[in-house]
Amino acid sequence: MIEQILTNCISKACLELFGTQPEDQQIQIQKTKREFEGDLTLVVFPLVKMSRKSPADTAKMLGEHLQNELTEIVRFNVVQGFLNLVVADAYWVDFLKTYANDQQFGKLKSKNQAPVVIEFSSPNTNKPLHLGHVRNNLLGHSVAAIVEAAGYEVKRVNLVNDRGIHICKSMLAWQKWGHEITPEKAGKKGDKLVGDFYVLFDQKNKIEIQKLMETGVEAKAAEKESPLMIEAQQMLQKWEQGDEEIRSLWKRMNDWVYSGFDKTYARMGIRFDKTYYESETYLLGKSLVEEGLTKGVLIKKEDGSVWADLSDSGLDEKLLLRADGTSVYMTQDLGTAKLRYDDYRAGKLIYVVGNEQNYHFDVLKIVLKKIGFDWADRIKHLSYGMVELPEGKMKSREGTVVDADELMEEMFQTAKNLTSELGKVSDFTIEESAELFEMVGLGALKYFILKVDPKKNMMFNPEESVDFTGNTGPFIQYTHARISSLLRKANEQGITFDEIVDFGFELHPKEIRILHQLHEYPSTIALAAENLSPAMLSNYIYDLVREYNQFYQEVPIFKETDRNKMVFRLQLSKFTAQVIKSGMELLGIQVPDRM
RNA sequence: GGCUCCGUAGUUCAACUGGAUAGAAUAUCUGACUUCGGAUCAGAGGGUUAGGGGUUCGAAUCCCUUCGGAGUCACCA
Repeated sequence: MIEQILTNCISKACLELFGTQPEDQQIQIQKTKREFEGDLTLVVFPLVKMSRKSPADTAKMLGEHLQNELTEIVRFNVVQGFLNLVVADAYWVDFLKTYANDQQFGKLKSKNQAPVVIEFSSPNTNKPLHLGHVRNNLLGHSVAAIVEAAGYEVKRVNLVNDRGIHICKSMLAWQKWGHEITPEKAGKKGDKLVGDFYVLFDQKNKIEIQKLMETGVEAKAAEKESPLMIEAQQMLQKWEQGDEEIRSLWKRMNDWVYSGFDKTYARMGIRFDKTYYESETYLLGKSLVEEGLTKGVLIKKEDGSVWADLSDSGLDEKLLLRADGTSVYMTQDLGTAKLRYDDYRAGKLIYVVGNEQNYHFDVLKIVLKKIGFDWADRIKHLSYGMVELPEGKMKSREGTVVDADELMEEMFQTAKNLTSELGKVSDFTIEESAELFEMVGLGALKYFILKVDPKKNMMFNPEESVDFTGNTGPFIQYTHARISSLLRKANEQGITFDEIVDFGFELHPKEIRILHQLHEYPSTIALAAENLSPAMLSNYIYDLVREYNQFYQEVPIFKETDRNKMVFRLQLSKFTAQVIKSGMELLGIQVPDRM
């Protein structure tokens, strides 16, 4: 591409003109700012040391050299230390000719490397998925697609936390007050039903704690000693011992939850290549800890608990096995990491997990290395920020949790209401309409969440999320629908635009801007993959769409009397639509042909 | 309290990882061919990038410091 051509040429020019060859990093090429003439800009400051001339003179010399050497560069101007280069129309036209009909445009060549394993979602089986999981799921799904587009083999895996005290709480509450109810009898999704019992446990338990405290027991002690809590712990022990009754109830209730999750995942449009269950991996973790003990890299204390001493890494000691021999979260994660690595021999292990677990992942890597696994370096924690609501943090106990299913349904309804109001698709069948509302509603939700840099905390304002104007998913979908409409019309009128025609005319500035933006699609995918950031891709698509809409507004297509120009513009539009669709697909968002 | 992260228009987000006069959207105000689809486009106002100091040709970005916020430091996950 043009950037590479320029870099090579500038490098040679420096050698010829100034006698030194610069590092590639010193050659900084960026998009020219809107207010100046040009397409690409070279920042010359890093080169003035070797040129021993003023920035302006350096820029001028390089500009003249480039203009003489490269047919792609037709003009240049110098503003302060910036060399603005005007790229020849022929280059852009050639670019369009080469790629406009390439369905794979943007996708990078296969790297032929070890697969990238990406874990996301990782739910607990005691309650339904909420807004926090939504960000996780959307991020994981999109990052996987982006990394795949960048040429890697990707494996999507889920890790279900299906064992532990929290599940026992739901089970116990169901046993006591459930009256043998099932999701079918209750007419409820399984994950919701189980979640209800989790809440019920908490309510009943609170009452008991209150009573204990009234008899003079300290709050902390009361929380541990409440009869319900003790009963739940006993249940957990029975579970670990393999008690048949408990295991079968556990399996039954977990299955309810899974069928609920499946529905949520399906509507969200996400899938996994493999699902790991902690109940199946925690024993492996234990054996890894044993291994560490024999190697002498872990320590056993007098009470029998096992610890990792991380003081040489500047951290504290970390518990790996309880005194009673049962495992903790870290133990299980050691096991799953090993299992996963062995399953795929992964070149990279990505974990999509909230930033509240940053410390956990630091420790995980260090402990794995201590035990002797060099591949611990391949672990990459995609640490994303929390989703906050206008009224503050989501708290399950205060009922401010935004439920994933309800949220999706609300978005569907909003799309339905708005679309009906506009009345543009009143000829759609019921099925077609439903499909469209789903596309638009979920598109709005997904884009709203993915456009924010994953690392940052984000604000989820329900009122703003249902706004479909501006920098939103529906805005992008609308542009796609509009282009589709244009192309339909061309077809109806029998205008063919797949043929390469004679481009012997000057390009409109708006056309160049669109072509320039399209030109950057492959490098944007590479950048987004490197940074594990769907936000970078989102912003790219948004910019593309804005450029197109400006073009659309200013430049006539069917009214154009020059047939060649008209055909060119149709082809440009088609190419734009294709990149919009391709990019949105990497975000997990579909685009309609009409809306 | 220790450690980590964050602080950008009223609000929600950008700024290609140190480059030009910090950009969008939203909200507010104004305008657009009786429309190739107005879920669009154009324009206006809105900023001491939390405050202060430093590093250099150049800082929202790097360093120090103060203030403010979040997370974490469990024999929870």
